[in-house]
Formats: sequence, C-alpha cells, structure tokens
Amino acid sequence: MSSAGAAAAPEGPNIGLLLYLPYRAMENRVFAALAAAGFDDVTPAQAKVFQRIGPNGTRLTDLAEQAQVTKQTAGFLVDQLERTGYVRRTPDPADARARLVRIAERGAAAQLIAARVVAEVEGEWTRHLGVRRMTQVRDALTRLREITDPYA
Amino acid sequence: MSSAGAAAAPEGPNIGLLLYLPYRAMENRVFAALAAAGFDDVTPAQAKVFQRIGPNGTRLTDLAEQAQVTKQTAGFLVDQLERTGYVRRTPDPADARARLVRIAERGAAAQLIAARVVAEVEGEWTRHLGVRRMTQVRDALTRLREITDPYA
DNA sequence: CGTGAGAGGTACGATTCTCTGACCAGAATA
DNA sequence: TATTCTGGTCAGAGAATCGTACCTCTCACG
Repeated sequence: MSSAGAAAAPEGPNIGLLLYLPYRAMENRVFAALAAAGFDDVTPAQAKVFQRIGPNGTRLTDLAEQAQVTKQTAGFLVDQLERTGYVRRTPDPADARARLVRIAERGAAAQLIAARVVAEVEGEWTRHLGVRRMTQVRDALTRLREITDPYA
Repeated sequence: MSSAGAAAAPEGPNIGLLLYLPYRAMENRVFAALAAAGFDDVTPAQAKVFQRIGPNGTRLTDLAEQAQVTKQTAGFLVDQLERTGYVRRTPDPADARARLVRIAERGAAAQLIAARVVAEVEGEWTRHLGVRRMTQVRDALTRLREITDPYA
C-alpha cells in the first residue's frame, strides 16, 4: 500500500458507494418492517428528520441543521409527522420563541419496531462478517464520525 | 441489554447512521468540488443515476433498477444529463429497442474531479483512522456488499 | 430599562424529483 | 404468426425542497 498522503490507491469501488449500499439496504429493511407493522404513512424524508429528535425534544432549527435541509422543509415535514401522530410540538421553557419537537406515542411505537429491525439486520451482518470484523467496522465508523459529523 | 435476533449489542448509535454520516460527508465534498470546478449544474438526483453508468454504457432500465427509481424517473434524469452534456445515448447494437447511456466528455471530466476528491477525502480518513483500520473498513464493507447489494 | 441585532419559525411561490397509469415498438417464444 | 415480455416514452399528479420575505421573541449593550 502506498503512502496515505493523497495518493490513496483507488482500488475497488468508491468508498462512498461502499458506505451507501449497506446504508440503503438497512433503510429498505426498516421501511419494509414499518409498513408491515402498519406504519405505512412515514416517508423517507420524514424519517430523516424524525431520526434526529432527541429524547428531550429538539428544536426545529436544530433538526433542520442536522438533517441538512432548510427550516422551511423541516417545518413542512414536522407538520406532517404531527398530523399523523408521530410527534408533538411543545413550548420550549427556555425560549418563548421556540418549540420542542418531541416524539409522541405513535412515534415511539414506530421507533421500537425500527430498533428491532436494525438489531436484526445488524445480527445478519455480524453473522456474515464475523464478530471481529463487525466490531472493527463499528469502531472505525464511530471514530470517523469525529471528522465527518459536525454535530458529534 | 435484551437479546435481539442474534444478540447483537445495540450499543452506540444506529449502525445505519454511522454509515450514513461519512457517506454524506463524502458526497458533500464531492459536490462542493464539482461546483467549484464549474460543474455546478449536477444535482444529487442526477448523480445517483450517473454514478451507475458502466464503462461500456448502461441501459436505462438497469440504471433505474440500480438507483432504485422508476424507469420514468431515470429517464427524466438522463434527459437532463444529456441536455447538460454529461451523457450521451447511443443505440444498443444488441437490441433495437434499447439505448445505451454513455458518459460523454463533460461527464468524464466531472468524473475525474470527483475521483480526485474521493481519493483526497479517503486520504484524510486514512490519516485519522490509520492505514490498518481503514483497510479493515474497506474490506468489511466490500464483504458486506455481498449481502446488501443485489447487483454485486 | 429601551433598543437594535439576531435567532426561532411561518407563509408563499416556484422548482425539482418522483410516482402511477397508459401506452408503443421491438424481441422472444410458442 | 399470435402472444407475451421487455425497453422505453408520454402525461398528469403528488411529494420534497428551496429562496425570499416576514413576524415574534430574546439578548446584549448603552
């Protein structure tokens, strides 16, 4: 292997694609399971925002930033999630201008299903790669987050 | 921690998110570089299709399938890529109904820029993780492709 | 205090992306 | 050759996203 500087050997497919494919596979599985469980009205766009809601609620602006969409888009999606009962908006006690988006009952139920499927798929991957390799991937990706996730 | 399918420990954040974050970071970098180099008229949706064009051209139907969009959507995006000079449609000698979508000069130029940035970012990641870890990730992801990419 | 700059959100309109349904032409097969 | 399948397009509708503009509330500072 040559030096790491900028002369990384471009062997094999694009690392971006290699990351994307399993990500997409996971997403597909989760959506399929959600739909099968009756949560068939969530869209990928909504999920992108929903996923970022913290346990104590998150402000719209923060959701927008983390999901990399505009405030308007985030607002649009939260509106839908609210109408379909997945989230709730509550006043932010710390700032009268702001409101906290929180996960509602239905949202929590969906989240549970999703978590189960994620664990299941992760199990499949672990069986395919072996525990050792799987752990390595998780560790490496966690570290990579330090330089790829501005909100880590 | 309760068992789940194969008793995978769900510690840390969702593996899906861990895959997604670096993927998105890479994508952002590539688009920024392309825009800076004058290729500011490519959209993410177009790229999703463009990326799947093989060296000898690829049929619309295949592009659609791999990008997981309908034929109509793929056609719509290829139309745009064609208008902006990134691709070309040529008759498929093997089937008079079909046409092969091929990368045109401008597309190849953009691809070159993209490849450079990918290598650059990969270099940064390697510096952060170390060569050993980076290799492990690449290997593991390549293997994972076997069970997550139906077109591998 | 009062005031101005900035932050959290919403409203409106325009694009872009995507899908469904209907359809046509060439290929494959009985 | 009649039937069916495959590659692809057309038309219309719905979803997602953005840019611009605007309102309200907060906070730092004089």
